[in-house]
Amino acid sequence: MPRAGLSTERVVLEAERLSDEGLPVTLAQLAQRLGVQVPSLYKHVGGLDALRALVATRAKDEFANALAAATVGRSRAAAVDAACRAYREWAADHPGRYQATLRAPDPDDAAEVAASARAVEVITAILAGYGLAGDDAIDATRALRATLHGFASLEASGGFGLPGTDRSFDRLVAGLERMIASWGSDTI
Amino acid sequence: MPRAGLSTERVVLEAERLSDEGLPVTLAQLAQRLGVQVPSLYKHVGGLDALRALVATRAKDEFANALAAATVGRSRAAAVDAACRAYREWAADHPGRYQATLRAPDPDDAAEVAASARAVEVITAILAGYGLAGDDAIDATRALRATLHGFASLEASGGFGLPGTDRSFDRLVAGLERMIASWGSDTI
DNA sequence: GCTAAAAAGCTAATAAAGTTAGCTGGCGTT
DNA sequence: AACGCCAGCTAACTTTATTAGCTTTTTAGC
Repeated sequence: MPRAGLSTERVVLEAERLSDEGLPVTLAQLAQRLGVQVPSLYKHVGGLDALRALVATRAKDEFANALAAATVGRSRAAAVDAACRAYREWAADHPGRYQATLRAPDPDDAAEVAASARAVEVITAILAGYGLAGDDAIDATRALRATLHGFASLEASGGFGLPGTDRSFDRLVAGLERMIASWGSDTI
Repeated sequence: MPRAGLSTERVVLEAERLSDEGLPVTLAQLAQRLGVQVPSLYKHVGGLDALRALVATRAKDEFANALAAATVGRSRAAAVDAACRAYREWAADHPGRYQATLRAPDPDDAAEVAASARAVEVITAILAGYGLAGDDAIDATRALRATLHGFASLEASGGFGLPGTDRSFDRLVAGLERMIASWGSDTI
């Protein structure tokens, strides 16, 4: 009989697809989708936990890339604005992977730790133009992260019943940008 | 042989304890802790899903109570401040139940739907003093929920590596309060 | 106080998921 | 063409949820 031609890549990809479709990521589902028996997956992936770690690492990387790409060539308000929009959009478009993004990295997994760090660094970099230092920089990063994560997360879980979320988001981002600007050393 | 003397209450209580300890809530764990065989739990709880629904409903109720209690007799900035502190504290003290709070209610479960609605209403009520109406009220509620959830959630998952989260929280809340006040009809 | 119904807890059995062990046969390399 | 590796398989085991049906305690009613 012919061979399925799997690879770690292919397995992880299908897991990502599954999670973004909102379906539970089980080895059984995965094997069925890949036209293979369950134990065969262990030839490409260490197990369910290892698979989750791979998905998380890749998600963190892609997410950081998306944020970085959205902000190249912009600074201050324009950068914050673009990053916020990119954040919300990526989270909405890839709900499963966004969820994976939130997972605290396994300290023994260097790749995942690095990917986690990078995502935070991108946000820190966006705030560089405000001349924030020390505690101010930390507080601003946390404010930005908390706000974006909170909004994206509530939106994803259907927590906002009514429509008009775009408008609410725009106002929140604008307000946040002003708040952070007021913390900067070079306040106008 | 003597009887264990369980009740729905007792089972749910142990499930809450388990989840707040960060352990996975399984019927097996639960039965072991209660000194009973697994199938016996079905005499008190419909199953794992039903148990989760019970935990969620009670968590939403208790959470709403905590927020309401923290804000009685206060208004505007004092109310927002107290509510934010209560929110963060409750989420930190009851991580498992806070997680349960986020679950979208089963539309067929009237009690859970009611509990969900109440939690949001408490937040809406806190903003009443600002004279917000229509879209402004909706936007402010969303801003408050998103910010608080985002902060509590990132804090719970250890997302903030460094210390000093209290200070970051205080500043964020203060900034948010000013933001919302600026949306009100009776801006100073 | 006795009896009968109700309810609590049990054992046994089934289904789904993850995991491990060990086999086999396809495919690339020499 | 032969060899060896490795992808994928079957078989078997573990854990968890769930259902069925039995037993025994408790409780309600007389």
